[in-house]
Amino acid sequence: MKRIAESTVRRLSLYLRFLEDFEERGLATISSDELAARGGTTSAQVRKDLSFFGSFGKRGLGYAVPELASRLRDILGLGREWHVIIIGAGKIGSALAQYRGFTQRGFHVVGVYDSDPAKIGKRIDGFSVRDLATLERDVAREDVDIAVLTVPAEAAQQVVTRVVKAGIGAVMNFAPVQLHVPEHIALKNVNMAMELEGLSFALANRTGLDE
Amino acid sequence: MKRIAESTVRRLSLYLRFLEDFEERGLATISSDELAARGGTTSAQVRKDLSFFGSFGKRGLGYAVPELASRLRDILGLGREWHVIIIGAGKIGSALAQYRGFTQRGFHVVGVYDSDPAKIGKRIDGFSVRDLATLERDVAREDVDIAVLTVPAEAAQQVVTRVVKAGIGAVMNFAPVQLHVPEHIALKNVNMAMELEGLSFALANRTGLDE
DNA sequence: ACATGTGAACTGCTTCACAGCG
DNA sequence: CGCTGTGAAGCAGTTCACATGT
Repeated sequence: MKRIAESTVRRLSLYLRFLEDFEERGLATISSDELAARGGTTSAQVRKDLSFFGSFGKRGLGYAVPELASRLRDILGLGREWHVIIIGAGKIGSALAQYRGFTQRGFHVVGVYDSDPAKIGKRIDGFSVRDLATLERDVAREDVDIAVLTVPAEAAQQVVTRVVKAGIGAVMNFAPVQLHVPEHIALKNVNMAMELEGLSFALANRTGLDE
Repeated sequence: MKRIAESTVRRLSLYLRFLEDFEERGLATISSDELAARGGTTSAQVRKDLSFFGSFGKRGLGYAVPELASRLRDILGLGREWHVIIIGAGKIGSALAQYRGFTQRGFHVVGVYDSDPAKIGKRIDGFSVRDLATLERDVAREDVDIAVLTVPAEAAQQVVTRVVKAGIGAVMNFAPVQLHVPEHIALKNVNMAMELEGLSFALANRTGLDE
């Protein structure tokens, strides 16, 4: 398959969200124009994004809402349930473990880990916090797809190395450090400080940077 | 001033983090090559990024660490303290209000808001949760720079409209919706679900998308 | 007539390669 | 000589514009 730009994938996520909204409201078809307006992009962009994966529309008409939604779910790999572990049972980790939007979209948290003895064994939203030392053993038999890292910056690289070695192929990193992982591992960074500094830059330079 | 790419600003944030690390360890100079290796980019990229703002290096030598760090702080607008309000005192909002990294980098939380009577008046890490109804009045006299939105998706657009009208120029949106704001407002979206779907896509298509 | 699907043109970010200077 | 600073080249993502299908 051709390489798909990250920006394209983000937009597909967005389109899917709109389509699900339309689906609920019982709308049958939607045009690239309407999707674009809602997502703050252009109709050409919408059509181009979809065209990488096939021809889902009807000329002169638009797209069948439920069908396109279904195709997007397939493309995004949302047809199945993904198993997620959260490493780091601090404030953010705990908030994420309880986050509804996770489960709603097929991301099932199967474990929460920490290395702090004071936290191990504690209950968080139904999960008993596990000892990070058991990571490798657990992963070997539990089939984990995604690891969410909410550990301190100092520990993050070491933890991600273990995670990768354990065979997990996707990582979402909340620690404010740049992680180095092998080419074939999918890595996403969520870096609060960096986002804030982006806003700070915009304010200091009076530049809009609307997304 | 010339328009600066968002990707450039992100990297500047990153460079600054490395420089502060080097600063602590007492290193005097650093080359674009070393910065690049650490940040997963190229030396040419580093030099190009910096060149938009001036010539900070010494040929044959590299960059003076404390000086470059200081210049970057200026560029990123980190020389001053920014006043932040958090709107939405749910799980994420509360976690953010208590987040150390905020204050550490000059982002000072001056208020937490909610519209739920059950939450108003409650204490979160030293803040008494305020009634969202008082937003406009408070902002008028408190000089708020940045609003962080951790409200439900349905409320987000309405809230951001009020925030903008109240005169706040920068918004960080955690709600999983696309917000529409005037051109001159700086807006950043942090969308967990979308990030996860990016990972899901990568897993489903066995594509790396390392950042 | 209307809206999709897509090569072609365009824009802008990244990489190259080298002149310039310590 | 080493490393910066930067025009020029290369490349990737976006936008244009129109042929195509209903």
